[in-house]
Amino acid sequence: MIKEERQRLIIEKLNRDQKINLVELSQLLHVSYDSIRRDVIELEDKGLLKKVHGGAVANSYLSFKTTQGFGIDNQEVLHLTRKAQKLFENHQTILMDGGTTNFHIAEQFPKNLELTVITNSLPLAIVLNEHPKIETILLGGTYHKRYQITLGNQAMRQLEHLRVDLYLMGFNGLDPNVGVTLRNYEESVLKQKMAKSAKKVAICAITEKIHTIETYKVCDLHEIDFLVTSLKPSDPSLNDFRNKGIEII
Amino acid sequence: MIKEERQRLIIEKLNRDQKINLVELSQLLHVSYDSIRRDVIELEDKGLLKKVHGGAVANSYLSFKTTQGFGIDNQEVLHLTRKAQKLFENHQTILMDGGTTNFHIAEQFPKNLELTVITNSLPLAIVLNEHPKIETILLGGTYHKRYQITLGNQAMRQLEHLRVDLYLMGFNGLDPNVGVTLRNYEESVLKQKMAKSAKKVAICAITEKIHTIETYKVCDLHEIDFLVTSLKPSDPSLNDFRNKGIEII
DNA sequence: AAATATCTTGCAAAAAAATGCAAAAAAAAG
DNA sequence: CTTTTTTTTGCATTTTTTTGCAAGATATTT
Repeated sequence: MIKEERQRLIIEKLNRDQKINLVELSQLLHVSYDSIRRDVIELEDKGLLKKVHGGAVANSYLSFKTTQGFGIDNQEVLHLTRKAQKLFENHQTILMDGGTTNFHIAEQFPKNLELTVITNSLPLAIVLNEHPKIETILLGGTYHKRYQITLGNQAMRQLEHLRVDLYLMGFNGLDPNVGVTLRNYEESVLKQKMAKSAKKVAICAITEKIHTIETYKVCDLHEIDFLVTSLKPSDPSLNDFRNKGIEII
Repeated sequence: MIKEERQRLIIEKLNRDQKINLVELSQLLHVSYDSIRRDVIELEDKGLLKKVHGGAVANSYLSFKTTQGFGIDNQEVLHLTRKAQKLFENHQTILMDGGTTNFHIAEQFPKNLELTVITNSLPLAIVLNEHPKIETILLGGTYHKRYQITLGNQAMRQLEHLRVDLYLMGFNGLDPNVGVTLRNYEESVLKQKMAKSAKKVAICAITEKIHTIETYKVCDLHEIDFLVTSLKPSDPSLNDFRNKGIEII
């Protein structure tokens, strides 16, 4: 059996079962554990799945449900994205950028929610295919293959003509003193512009990202209006944010 | 058994099984392993399959995620999209809109081709992920969920800033008297603008579309520079097109 | 904290690929 | 019809890729 065939079978099983176990697979396909392990690493490099301890789960872009049942912190993401739904009301115009959190939020939109969503993320646009009442507008620009988003001047220029009700900002780091930070420079510039195009700005933070600082600063905390977190709004570690006028959700 | 017959059988088996094994094939066809291996190399050069260690797989074997519903089922389309490759040279900027034909052409780009591709089609952008030397620029605008393209004023405006070497135009109908026609009005308007942004315009027509007329007119024949067809350039049914100065490929 | 399961790393054997070469077959030329 | 040229084929050798194993490291569970 050739490697590619094996890898295809792995992906197929993954799509069926939502998760796979390496030991089980090696028995099923009659090859060593190591071969399967190496296949899974290759498939992860291609972005077709996500490797976890003991097995692999579907890449988050494909399906949300797939990540359940494995003990990573997806429970928190699920909780967070459910909570985030409170931000939206019918007939609003929402700006959403790339990132897995925004992807999951969009995926969980109620089917009867009527929104206009403006985004620079291709996976986001594609997942909104499933939501007939949502109108999607895509920002044009240079396409970033890994992040699957558009960037650059053309996206910036297009933003100048827009004024949205809410911007749901993806980010890497959040710190009470430094503000919102990011790992990628080009993206950070675009996000600054996005924030200025919006009446309100919301961020959705898993606990891991709070009190983390990354290289490029996007904005100060006073530009943020809502913070969605899985912590209780009264949690003392959120004092710094509440004091700056951010509404905790 | 002559080489051509063998290669035909290889392709047939590949279409059946999606994958082939070289050793197995050499036994099946009663020729040496080396002959099969050389056949497969030739077929890969022609872009008809992808060679992998131990065998070969169909071109879209593991990228099926992006090619869903786009599989080439038609020998003529395959022939046509291969022929269309002649249109491209390194370092050109190409404008390509949506549609399956353009998708297949992009899919078959040689991996070492250096292009800038501007498109309003999301599947096209995604398939170009696999081509590291191609820079992709996406046109923004209202996202059409069924066609998976962007449309509207924002796309139009973005085009005003662009001037490309070649526009590869998708279409529904082509007629010597009426010109190029389309089924969708909004798209037809955008295509008109696209044609004006390009130095040259090419269309790629399966025989079925020739002498067909649809509802909305895109442009006259004199705006078209190249016509890619599976017919021989000398075919008399193409006289009308050649007479209008269109180069038949 | 111990026990169990999984992961990583380096290595050697096996499988397959690439390369160069010469014989055979086919095509072209005389 | 024969000779020359070209193409195709199979084989032997070298190189690369893949594979499975074992030992030590890391993570997870009890």
